[in-house]
Amino acid sequence: MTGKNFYDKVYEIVAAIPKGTVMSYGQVASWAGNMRASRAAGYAMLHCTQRGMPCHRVVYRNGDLAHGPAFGGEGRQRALLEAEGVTFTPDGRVDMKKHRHRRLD
DNA sequence: AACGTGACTGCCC
DNA sequence: CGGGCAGCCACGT
Repeated sequence: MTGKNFYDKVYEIVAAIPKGTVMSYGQVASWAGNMRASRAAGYAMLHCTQRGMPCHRVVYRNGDLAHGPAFGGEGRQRALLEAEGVTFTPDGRVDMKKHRHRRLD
């Protein structure tokens, strides 16, 4: 059942993201099958909260976090990541250079 | 089956 | 360096 729909696959990938590590929507989409499905990946994250999934580990390609009150608070995601040991840049972005999840890179 | 919307990304100007 | 445009995927109506 792990590899059925792109949507479910994304959940498996997100759930497999190591603590203190982050992934970009495009990266997740790439693992799921198509990097161009970055939008669909983000769409899946939209429902991940109700699934109790660490969707906060998914950020933009540039390390920036989601726009607006997507997590119930603009600083919510950042706080969760910092609590996991993720470092942020003065710009308020995740240090992708150190925390970007790598596997098939 | 079709249209519109959305937590995206890359390329162009 | 910053802003704008187009493309791709999945879901709901």
